[in-house]
Amino acid sequence: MNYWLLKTEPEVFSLDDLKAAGREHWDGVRNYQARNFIRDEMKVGDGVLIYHSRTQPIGIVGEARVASEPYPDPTQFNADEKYYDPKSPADNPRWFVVDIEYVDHFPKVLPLADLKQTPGLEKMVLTQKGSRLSVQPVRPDEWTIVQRLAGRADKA
DNA sequence: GCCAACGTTGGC
DNA sequence: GCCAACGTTGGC
Repeated sequence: MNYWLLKTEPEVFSLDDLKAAGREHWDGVRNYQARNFIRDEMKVGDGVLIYHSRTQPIGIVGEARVASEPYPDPTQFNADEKYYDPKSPADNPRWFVVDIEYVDHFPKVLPLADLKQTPGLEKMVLTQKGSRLSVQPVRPDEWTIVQRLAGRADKA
C-alpha cells in the first residue's frame, strides 16, 4: 500500500466537494511525472492526503483513498473540456485518472508553514522549495507524522 | 496580484 | 537536440 498527496485549488474542487460527491475521478492532471504516479503506481486502497493550494490557509485538509484502478482521463478527448488534449491518441491515451473516495476532514487544517517546521518532514516533496508537483508520493513515516499532527493517534 | 520556479513548445 | 520564448503553478 502506497500513500499520496493530491493538490487542488478549493475554488475549483475542494475536499468539501469530494465529501458531497462521495467519490469522484481526479481529472485534469497534465504533468507527466504526476501522470506516471497515477498510471503506474496507484492502487485501490492507497491512502491520500488532500492539500488545498492558493487559499488561506494553504495546507493539508483531510484524507481520502484511491477507489479505482487507473483509467484514461475522459476530459482529454472532449473538445468542450478545459483539459482537452487534441494530441492525445484515443488508442494510446496520454492522461490518466483514478477515482478518489472521501474519507474525512482533519479536525484542523495543517498549514504548509507548520509542516515545513515539523521534524521528519524535511524531505517531504510538499515541503521542498519550488515543488509544483500536484501528485506526490508520501512515505509511510511522513504519513504517520501527518496523522499524528492532525491529532489522530489511531491512524498514526 | 506579483513573480520565481518550473515545464513545454517549436524554430533552427 | 539545443535553448529562447512562452505558459503555468502556486507561495507569498
